[in-house]
Amino acid sequence: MRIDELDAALIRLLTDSPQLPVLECARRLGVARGTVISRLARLHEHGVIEGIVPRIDPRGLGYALTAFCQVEIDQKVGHDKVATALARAIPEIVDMHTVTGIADMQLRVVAHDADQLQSVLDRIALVPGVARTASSIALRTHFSSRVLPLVEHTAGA
Amino acid sequence: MRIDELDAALIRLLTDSPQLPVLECARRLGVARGTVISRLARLHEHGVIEGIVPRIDPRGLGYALTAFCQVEIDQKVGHDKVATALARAIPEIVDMHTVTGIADMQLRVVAHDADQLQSVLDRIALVPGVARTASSIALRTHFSSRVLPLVEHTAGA
DNA sequence: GGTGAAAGGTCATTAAG
DNA sequence: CTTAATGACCTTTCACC
Repeated sequence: MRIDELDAALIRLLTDSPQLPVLECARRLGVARGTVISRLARLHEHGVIEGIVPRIDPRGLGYALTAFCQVEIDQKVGHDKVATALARAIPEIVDMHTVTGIADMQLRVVAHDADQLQSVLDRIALVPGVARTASSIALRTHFSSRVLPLVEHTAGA
Repeated sequence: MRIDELDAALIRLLTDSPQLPVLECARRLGVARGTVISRLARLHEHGVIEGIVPRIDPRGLGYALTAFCQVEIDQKVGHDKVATALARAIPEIVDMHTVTGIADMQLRVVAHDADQLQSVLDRIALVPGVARTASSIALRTHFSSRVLPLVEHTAGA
């Protein structure tokens, strides 16, 4: 989908103040209410804006540690079966991707501390079909799910 | 922070229907409005709920490809400098972490197609201080930012 | 631009641990 | 005695006409 500067400005505005009323958006952007409504409808329709959702921070629950885990999978078992089993068994997995390369899956996991992280990794290794894991701890998260620069870059093109 | 089943149910409810009025939340949970308000205030205060934000899907903008990129950094330049430069120069980077292990940084990038992904990786490699990169393409994203199981697991404990 | 309606925040009261 | 939930009131603001 093609977006312009107005769309980008609207997304930026909603990112800053998510529950801003339509009227206020229109006022700040200097356009009519109907314009904002139709733009929002288009953005929703094309899946650019999935929805307005509450952002939950695992750190608020005490999960201070983030780690990435590359998982090698026993070829005979199959990705989907392992993926389903992992998703069920390990609530600490927050991201799960099937990837190309040496590893078969890439996970992002959280834990309260180093001890509990070890326990999480142990549980992952115990899931049937998991052949091997390699992990690295996130020392610092510079940003996550950063899309604004992308939106503005796309609008500028 | 310690949360109970009511907190977990509230988070689940808001995740399903993010813009549900407090009154409706209270009705469905079988508690008073004031209770919901005070619980929400506590969750906000402790950083469990960061805020209600619009969820933007890069795929809606045509970014169909996701890739992970491990970056090795020239030790003499320093992480922060490289991180800042990368963040500025490459809008296609959506996640950026400093990690332990062989690589120094772990990135998640998006692109329209394989060609453009190559261009993104090239631009990353050209950033001063970036010594080497290794990347893998996400063939499938099973889920991302999945926190509900974590919340319920925490509440149950 | 006016009107109806509903949301959110605050408060005192009351029950429970 | 402390903590938390309850139900009602009030003010403000949005969506609709």
